[in-house]
Amino acid sequence: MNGNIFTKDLLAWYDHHARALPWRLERSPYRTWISEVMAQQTQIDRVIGYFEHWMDQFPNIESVAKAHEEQILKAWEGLGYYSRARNIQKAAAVIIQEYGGDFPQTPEDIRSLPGVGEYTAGAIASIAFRLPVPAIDANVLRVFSRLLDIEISVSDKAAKDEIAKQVCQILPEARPGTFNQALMELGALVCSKRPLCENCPVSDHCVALKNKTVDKRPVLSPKKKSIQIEMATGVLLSAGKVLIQKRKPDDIWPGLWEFPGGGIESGESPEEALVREYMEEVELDIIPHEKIGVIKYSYTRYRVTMHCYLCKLTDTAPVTPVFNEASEGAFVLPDELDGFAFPSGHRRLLESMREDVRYSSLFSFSV
DNA sequence: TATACGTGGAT
DNA sequence: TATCCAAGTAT
Repeated sequence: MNGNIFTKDLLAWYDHHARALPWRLERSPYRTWISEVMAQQTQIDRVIGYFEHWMDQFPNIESVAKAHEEQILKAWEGLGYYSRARNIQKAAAVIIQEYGGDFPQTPEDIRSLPGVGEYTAGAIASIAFRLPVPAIDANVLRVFSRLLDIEISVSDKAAKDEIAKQVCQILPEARPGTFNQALMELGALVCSKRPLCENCPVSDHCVALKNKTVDKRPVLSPKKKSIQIEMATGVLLSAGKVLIQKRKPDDIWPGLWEFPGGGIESGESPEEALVREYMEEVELDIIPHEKIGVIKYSYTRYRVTMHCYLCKLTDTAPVTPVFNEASEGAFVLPDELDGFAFPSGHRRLLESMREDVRYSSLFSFSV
């Protein structure tokens, strides 16, 4: 591959087609860092709103370090992979304590920050500090799997090593950050899952195009089967308030809030499961009073069907919950629920209640 | 090296 | 409706 021509064509294309993303309009190491972590394992269009809100709320590293974890998680609510948000806060503390508040400037120091791996370190170093290091993400792997017509899985280390070697060989000293972004942008806009080869500025260099194997690249590893689970969740309404609890560390969604409930065991009805779960989790005797609806959502490899009920306490029941499966919990006013960070399924349950004429009067600002 | 960790748009 | 999979990291 002639790296000079490749780079010239790629950068000319990028200069013309790059999206005007908010973190590109005003650059700083801090903004680059946050945008890169937010963009991990998701699509750029979903990040933009979160990024702008984050910068309004946390305009600098110090404001992140000083924030409560609740605020951090609330700002991240819906983005998923919440350890990223907690790691940002851990890293902010490291930057304040170890680097006097100045973002570290070598690839090794950047890489040592919590939540910053090989890709993100390369992205920050090249984009924010103009250091000539690669930033190889899923886009770049896809682009090079086609450019080089790589026949083995791109998750194979040998494939990654070969791609890294090629990227390093053509990485320009002058504009490494722009070059890395251009490769990713090409992967996102042109060399995507269904590629638009007629629009590709570097198609002359593409071996897969020549070999007519573009739609066979990249070769991906076989994926694991998803697991279907049925759950029952209850919104317990008592004296105008609803019960929520905060998930424990070392489980899925640590630190996020939820309505109590759990998995439906074989032979159980959703209502029976809910009564059992409420007794186990919060030691309250409840009655599933009315079915709110069914919400389907997924997380990691699980596909959840969540049966949702409005619940009441039985007459004789004690009214003080004991939180056996949560770090804390509380009865709160429905209007206060927006201040808590929920996993998406529970957030959608809340929104479905707000839009339901049976429950909208519980909220001051109903749709 | 394999697995856990979320989510929603595209197909 | 079901499956894929996207600007990855930690363990």
